[in-house]
Amino acid sequence: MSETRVCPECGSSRIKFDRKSGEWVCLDCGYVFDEPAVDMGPEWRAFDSDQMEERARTGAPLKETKIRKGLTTVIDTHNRDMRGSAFSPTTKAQMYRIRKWHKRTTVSTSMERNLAVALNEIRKIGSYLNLPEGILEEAAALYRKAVEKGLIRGRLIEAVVAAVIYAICRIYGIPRTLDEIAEASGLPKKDIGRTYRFLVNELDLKVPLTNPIYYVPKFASALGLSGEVQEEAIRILQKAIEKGLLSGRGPTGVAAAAVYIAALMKGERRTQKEVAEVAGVTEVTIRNRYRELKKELNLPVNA
DNA sequence: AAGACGAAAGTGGTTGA
DNA sequence: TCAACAACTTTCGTCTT
Repeated sequence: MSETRVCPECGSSRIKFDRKSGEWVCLDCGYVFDEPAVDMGPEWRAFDSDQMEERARTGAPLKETKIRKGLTTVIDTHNRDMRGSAFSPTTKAQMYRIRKWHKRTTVSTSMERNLAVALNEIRKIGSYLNLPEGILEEAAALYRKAVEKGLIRGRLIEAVVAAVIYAICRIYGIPRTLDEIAEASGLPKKDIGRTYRFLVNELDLKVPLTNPIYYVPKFASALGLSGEVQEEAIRILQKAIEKGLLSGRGPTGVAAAAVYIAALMKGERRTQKEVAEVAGVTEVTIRNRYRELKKELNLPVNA
C-alpha cells in the first residue's frame, strides 16, 4: 500500500479518491483501480485456523448456511383492492410496474444468495489448501462471471467452486493437483474435472499447461531436501523442456522424477517410494520418467 | 530385508469416426 | 455413441545393495 500510486493505463500519478463510488480513479484517463479503497480485512492476524475461528467476530455462522433464511414476498395478480373492487387503469399500470421491479430485485438477491454460498465455499477450500488471498479474490471474480453467464444452472455450486479454484490455480501457476482440490472439496475428481472443462470452454479461459517446475519446491520441501537439490531439479526440468520430453506426460510425474534424480546427484538420497508418496504418483511412473530423463539427457547418475 | 527395476494386465479419460 | 489409444496404476517376480 504505497502512497505514490501510478496509473497502469497512462502512467499518470494524479490519482484521486472518488467518494461517491468509493474507488480510486485516475484523473487523466479515468482508469478505475481494482483494489477496494478501504481495507475490508480484519485488523487482527491469525496464524492458524483455530485462531481464525477464535478471533473472528463477523461473518456468517459457519455451520448454518440455510438458504431460505430470508422471508419472501409475492405480490398477487388479482388487481383488486382490500375490499375486492377492481383497480382503476392507472393503479393497475402502477401495480404492474411494482410487480415487475419486485420480481427483478428478487431475482438479483437470489443470485446474491448463490454467491454468498459460493464465497463461503471458496474460503473453506482456500484455507484448506493454504491459498493466498489474491487467488481467492480471482476465484470469486471468475465465479461471478460464471453466474452471470448462467452456467451454474443444473450444477452443484460446490463443483463449480472447485472447478473455478482449480482453473485459477493453474492460470496463476500455483501448484495444486486435481486430487488435492477433490480432497479439499469432498467431491469426486471426475465431477470437478468435467465442470472445469465446461467452464474453460464456455468462458474461453486460456489455461497454460502446467509447468512441472512449479511442483519442485513443494515436493522438495515435503521431503526435507536442500535448496541445492531444488535448483538441480529445476535445471534438469529446463533441459527436459528444451528437448521437448514432456509432451503428454503428467507434470507431477516428471517433477517427481526430476526431484528424485536431483536428490540422488546431491547425495540426499530419498527412496522412490517416499518421492512417489508426496507427489501423488506411483513408483513405477517415477521409474519410467527417471529412465527417460536419464537416457535423453545422459545425466551423471551413478549406476 | 528393503529398495530398485521392469513386464504385463487393468483402469479412467480423451479422441475421432 | 463406440472403439482405439496413450498415460498411468496395480501387481508381481527378479535383481541389487
